Amino acid sequence: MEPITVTRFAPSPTGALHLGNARTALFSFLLGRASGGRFILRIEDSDRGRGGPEFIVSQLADLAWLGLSWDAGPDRDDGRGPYRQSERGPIYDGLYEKLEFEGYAYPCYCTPLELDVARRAQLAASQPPRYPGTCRGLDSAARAARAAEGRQPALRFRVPDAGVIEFEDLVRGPQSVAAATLGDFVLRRADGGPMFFFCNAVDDSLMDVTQVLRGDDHLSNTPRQLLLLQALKMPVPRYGHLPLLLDASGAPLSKRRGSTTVGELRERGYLAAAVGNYLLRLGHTGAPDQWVEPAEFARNFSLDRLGRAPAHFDAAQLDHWQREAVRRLTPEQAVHWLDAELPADWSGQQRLEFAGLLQGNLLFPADTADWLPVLRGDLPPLTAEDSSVLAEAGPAFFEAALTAYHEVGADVGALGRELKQRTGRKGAALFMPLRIALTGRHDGPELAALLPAIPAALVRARLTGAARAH
RNA sequence: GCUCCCAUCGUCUAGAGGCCUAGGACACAGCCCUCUCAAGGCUGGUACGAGGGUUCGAAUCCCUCUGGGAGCGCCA
Repeated sequence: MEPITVTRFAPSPTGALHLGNARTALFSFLLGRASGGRFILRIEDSDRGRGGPEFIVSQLADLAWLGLSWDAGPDRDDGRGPYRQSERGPIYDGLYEKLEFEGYAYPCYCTPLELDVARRAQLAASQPPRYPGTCRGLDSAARAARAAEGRQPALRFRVPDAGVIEFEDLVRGPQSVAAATLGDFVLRRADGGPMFFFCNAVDDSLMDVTQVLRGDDHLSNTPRQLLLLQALKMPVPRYGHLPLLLDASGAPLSKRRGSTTVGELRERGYLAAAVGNYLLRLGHTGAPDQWVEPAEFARNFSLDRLGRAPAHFDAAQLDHWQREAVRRLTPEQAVHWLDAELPADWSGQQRLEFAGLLQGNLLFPADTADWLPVLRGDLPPLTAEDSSVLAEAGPAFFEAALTAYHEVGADVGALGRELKQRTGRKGAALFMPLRIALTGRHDGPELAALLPAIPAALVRARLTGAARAH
């Protein structure tokens, strides 16, 4: 039987979830849970000095908002937890011991200063900055001597001097790296905390993760994790490295640079399904050019349709999917989306009517502010162009419109016929000045739908005003 | 500095030696439809980073260069 696919997303709580990470999370989710496997969430908070719990909360909320749900995570243990690395110390302790006992790891007493000096010297000599191996061959007497100085050792992995590490990357294909280029890396810090290479690899294995999708920046680190897991004789997941996401200027999206975060998009009113449709196509093909429902994402996702080159974030494309998403909102959903922007005193029915009327003309909830005055207040000043349209129509036109409105009311069809008869105007020459006088702008929903939504007193006042001013 | 990864329209990309005078989507421009906007339909411009090979034939394979990115941390 084919073993079940288990994927994971392992954010570190050092900032808000940005688009690049969201994409990695989405793809992992699609490959796992959405395809009948499992998807788990692990918080990589092994560095106590950085980040904070507020970021765990916000990242979880962002993930949930995007529609990604997880089978296990910090809020949902399935027996393989805990799912926060800061709580997994005891698990790591046994592994350190085993590694050291079997000779795969050794204590390193070098100080940060010593390491820094060595690194600079190597760089100056055009050598790659690697751990020089100072503590590699220390005997027990030498170790005791250093310990007696009060030095707290870190634990380093002993990388083989020779050999080649080979693996098949899920998106890049066969990879191979010479062990000699690696250098012994730290497993456990002097303060006892685990290092990324160690806890990340070990946890994936312990949590039965079968496929790891992560950023390109981990590609060169993968051999280390492979070596480590092999030394531990633990199951090794398959790794796939996604190209990084760049911003419009070509710089990598990152937390530090404050690049587009999921939270920001949500606050601006982007719909999760829009972000999903965009992300699904960013560096990935196979989805049709048309809108795809989130429930169909997994069906349209495939590892071998992943691109290898870094992709740029393009707001115009996101907005395209946003427009598609807004169009597909039911009136109830649209009201919910718009809620905070609508007048508090409006009834549910009024909200529904407003949403139904303007949904096609809004890209963000904030755009509501452009339309509220049309339905219930003073119109902003006209543009010169719009104003000249009113002038061209002339006072008589608006007087006729006023009379016609008295007679037929808000029925635009009847109003149009009446006006045509009275003024001889038709088509755009008839409706355009009417629209501008009534709404203060030249675009928007059909007048037939718009006119009944404007209170009669306002309609009369605007037509009167147009007749006077022009 | 060393190692690794990447390279097709402005952007996302199709393309796995002849189907490519390079296709689609977004964006842009024009036209049609329409009271307008949006949607829809049609049309248009814009790309294989450079140079060498291999081959009857290369966007596709190889090499060099260029450009971009990553890694080399007691960060993740």
